Amino acid sequence: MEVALRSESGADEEGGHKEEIAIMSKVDDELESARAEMGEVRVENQRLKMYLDRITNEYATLQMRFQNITKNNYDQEVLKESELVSLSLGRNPSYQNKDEPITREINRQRKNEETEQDLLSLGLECKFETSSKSGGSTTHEPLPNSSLTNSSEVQKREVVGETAGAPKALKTMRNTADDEVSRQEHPLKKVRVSVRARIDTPTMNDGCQWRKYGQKIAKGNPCPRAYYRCTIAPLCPVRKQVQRCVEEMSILITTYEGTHNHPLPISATAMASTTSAAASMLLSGSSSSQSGPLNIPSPASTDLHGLNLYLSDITSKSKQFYLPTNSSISSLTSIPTVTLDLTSTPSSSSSSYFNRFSTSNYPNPPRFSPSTSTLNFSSSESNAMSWTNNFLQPYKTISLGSQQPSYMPKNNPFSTTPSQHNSLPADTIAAATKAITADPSFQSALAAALTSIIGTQENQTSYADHNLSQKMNWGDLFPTMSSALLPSSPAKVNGCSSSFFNTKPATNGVQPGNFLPPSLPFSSSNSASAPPCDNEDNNN
DNA sequence: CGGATTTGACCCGCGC
DNA sequence: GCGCGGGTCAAATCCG
Repeated sequence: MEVALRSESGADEEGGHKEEIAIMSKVDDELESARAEMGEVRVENQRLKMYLDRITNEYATLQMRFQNITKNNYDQEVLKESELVSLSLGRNPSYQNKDEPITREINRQRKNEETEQDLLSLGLECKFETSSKSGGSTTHEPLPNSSLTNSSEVQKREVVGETAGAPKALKTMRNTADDEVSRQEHPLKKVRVSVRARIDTPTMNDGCQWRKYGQKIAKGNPCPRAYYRCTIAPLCPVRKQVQRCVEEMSILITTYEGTHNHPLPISATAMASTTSAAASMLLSGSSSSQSGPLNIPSPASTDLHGLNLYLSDITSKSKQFYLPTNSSISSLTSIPTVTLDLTSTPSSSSSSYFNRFSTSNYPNPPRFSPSTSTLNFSSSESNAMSWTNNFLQPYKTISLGSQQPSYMPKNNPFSTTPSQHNSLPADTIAAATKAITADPSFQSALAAALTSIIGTQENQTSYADHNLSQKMNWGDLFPTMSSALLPSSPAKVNGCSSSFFNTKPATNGVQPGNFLPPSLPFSSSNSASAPPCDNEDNNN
């Protein structure tokens, strides 16, 4: 007070200085605290970096392990040149030229290339042996990158053949397309995979982008059958048919046909891998049917811990009774069809893994057709829905979290119905896939069952044992693998998938497990020198 | 307005 | 050869 009265003017200046000093010191304090804060943040940042490095290293390690394993499968697949049919996932089919000598190193390099290119092609790739193995062009796959800039109609026509410069086909020539070519030249190598699932929505959300191009009332079923074409890539020959089951309207039957020749959205790989696995099973048996009867008992049934597996002789000309309408695809009865039954059924699946060749265990005996194969993913105690509960969540993390926006359908028909994303269809597929990929019991059981069904008398035990041992490895790997592979590296997923899906059924051997990375342990690791199914060869 | 769907017509294979 | 049935096309229509 007094000081202030002494000199007003001086007091002002002095006070100003004091204020300034106070402010300065305050700023200093703030600066100091800010620095301290920055220091903490830096430390935190360092710590996070360390975490990141550690995670990256772990990821790299896991990736290496995974690639080592898949490489083995890939190598063996490449060496099996006598195969007629292969299935590919996550791999550009054009890589399947088998003429060039392939060393492990090359394979590794290729694998890396594929990974880098983020290729994810998946499908039921059919290879035919009509010509010599040379040429490697026995696939009818159009080159993925060809003519992508043409008009859609032209592209449709040019799908017709491998002749890239093929003129526009006339309307009458439309069936010279991939379908017809393969149908006429390789009638037995075209495979359809039919999926039965309880779905409320019009279509099944399988992650792919489809365009409806037709609808028909098929005989015997008042429900119209819708025809869809894959539109992710203009040249993709994959088609699917969707039809309600006449016996039970809640069941939707989706039949897939053809091979995707383009990258797939991750979310679509679940369905594709499932169907591929199923088709591979069929093909693994059908490849021997060209010149003789299948080893597969007709019909054969296996109950795998709820996985009811039906295999049958596709050479049968009888109508297909499995599908709700006896003739739903009767015009093409020569096309082998494998059915994945994801519906819950009053399955009699017992605790036994192998009710082998038992016809009494058919959930739907009257519907079974000798010309079809059925994979029943229903369970006695838990139907597909409960599978969903068990397996979908991790799957969703996988498929959706790593989804590539660029691949996602802009007008996904499945997305038009809000409930579909949460509905069970995709879940069901995912559940089926996941179940296969996750459950060691399935893996070992399926491996053993398939081995036995196909008639592998020789090496059967060792094969199963081997798979079992691999299962253990996968079981160890998978939990971390799945997370490591996911969101940050879809390419890795693709790359990893490739070797699995490219693993052809060895010498007609049964290796469907290879199609479901990274979980199915049924690898092709069975040495080429000891094919699991010699009987098949004998039939050929 | 562009893309997707609808729907009648057409083509083709198969059985008789 | 004819009819049937599945599959596809493509113009018309719908829809966001």
